[in-house]
Amino acid sequence: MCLGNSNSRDRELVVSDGDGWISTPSIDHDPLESIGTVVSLTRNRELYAHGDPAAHLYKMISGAVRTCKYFSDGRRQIGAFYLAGDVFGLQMDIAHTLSAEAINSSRVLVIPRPALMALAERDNDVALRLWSLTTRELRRTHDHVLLLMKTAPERVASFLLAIAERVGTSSSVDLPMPRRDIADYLGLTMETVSRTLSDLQAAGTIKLPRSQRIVFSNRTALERLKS
Amino acid sequence: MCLGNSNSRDRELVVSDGDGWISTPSIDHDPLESIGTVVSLTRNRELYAHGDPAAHLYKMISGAVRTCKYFSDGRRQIGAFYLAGDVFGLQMDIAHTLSAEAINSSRVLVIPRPALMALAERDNDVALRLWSLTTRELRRTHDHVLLLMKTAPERVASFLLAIAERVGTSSSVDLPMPRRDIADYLGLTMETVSRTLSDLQAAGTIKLPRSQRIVFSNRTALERLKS
DNA sequence: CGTACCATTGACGACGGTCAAAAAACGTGG
DNA sequence: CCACGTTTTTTGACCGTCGTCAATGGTACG
Repeated sequence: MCLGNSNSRDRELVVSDGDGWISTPSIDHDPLESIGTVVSLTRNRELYAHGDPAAHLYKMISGAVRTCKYFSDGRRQIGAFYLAGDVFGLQMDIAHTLSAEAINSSRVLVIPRPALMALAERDNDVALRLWSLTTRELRRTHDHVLLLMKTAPERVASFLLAIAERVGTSSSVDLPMPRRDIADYLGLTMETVSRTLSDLQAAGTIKLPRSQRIVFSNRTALERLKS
Repeated sequence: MCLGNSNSRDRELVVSDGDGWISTPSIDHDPLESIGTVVSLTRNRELYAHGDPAAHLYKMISGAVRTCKYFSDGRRQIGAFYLAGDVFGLQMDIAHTLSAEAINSSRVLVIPRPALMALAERDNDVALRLWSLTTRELRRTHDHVLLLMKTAPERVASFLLAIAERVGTSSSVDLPMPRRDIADYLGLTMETVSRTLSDLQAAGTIKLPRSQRIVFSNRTALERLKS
């Protein structure tokens, strides 16, 4: 199901949303944002499940969402993390191949696919923009593939730097997701991720004041580890 | 560089090509094919290198191409295999993130990006089709990510079935690529791939009359292995 | 303050990598 | 068509990385 039990308080017209997430309301105002609805999600709330009809496109306003696939034996693979500003649900499949869940309290702009497609057929810029968004997604997924062939320390180092580039600074980052999510994204176990972070701390490469907070005390060493 | 030392004999206008590769020259004739040039590639010939400007889109006519990335320590990751009919080079990046090489003698339709973009801006159907092609690529790359978190036997089994779906029959397949390429695609070593295939043969799941030919003697067991 | 949940650490084992050699397959020229 | 050299594939022995299982420690929240 999709957004089934979200009550009316969770939904509001995007135009009535006033906390400044609209990127550039001026000249090149994003047409995607004129046909969507804002939805609030609580931690671990499922946005859509594997197999659901792909009826919407999503744009993150705040918080974090993971897409993932559960295997019969309980293993889970995380396909991607989406943070403020990211657009997802771009696959034109009939049904979603992964499910999407909120990692923590999040707000998402939900854009109905039919309205979007109608817009794309009228407005060539929209069609090209959808293509552009999809190629960005493709590039990230390619990077994910490259990540998965590396060693554990390389994966962790690459991940920290990549996440820092999106939500952190050059000297630190607050990880929006727990260890388990990082592990399932990197194709490792929670224990290996934890051990690797401890090793990096012991080597003086990072500091871990809190488990979610990473301080880069030797960024060069991290970059080198990336391989 | 890109197709640098291919001589004029290697290039010919697509309209002059007469061996019937044009998919449907009738009602919905693919507009992509009206602005391209056919190029012949020999084994291991590089089509474009990592970092080259992404100036073209490519459509496989015959043969097989791999996209890959070389790491400083000699490791190599293969991003995808492209076989007859496949379109690649869809990333809208300034530069290619992977290189592309012919696995064996191949013929490729080369479509200049500027002409393509001009067409996409005029013809909305073309823009939407490019999007559709990109989402297909995205789906395959997602599947690749899922593949890379499995165990070695699972990866090999999944690979065999996936390739058979594209170029083989339900009972056999002739692998267009050597073991080394399969290994670098699956994130394993050549030895592990070879050993796994030998194990599958010993278990009666497959037969290997020649190293490139796989006969599925127990397809059910293979499907089950896929996990 | 107690109770979950999450993260860390330890001990151990298995899967897959590495190094090395043998065997097959392939291509080339006599 | 066969002999030869090269490349690819297979097989073997051994080792390291990472997964598994289990216990402990930390943190958030009621």
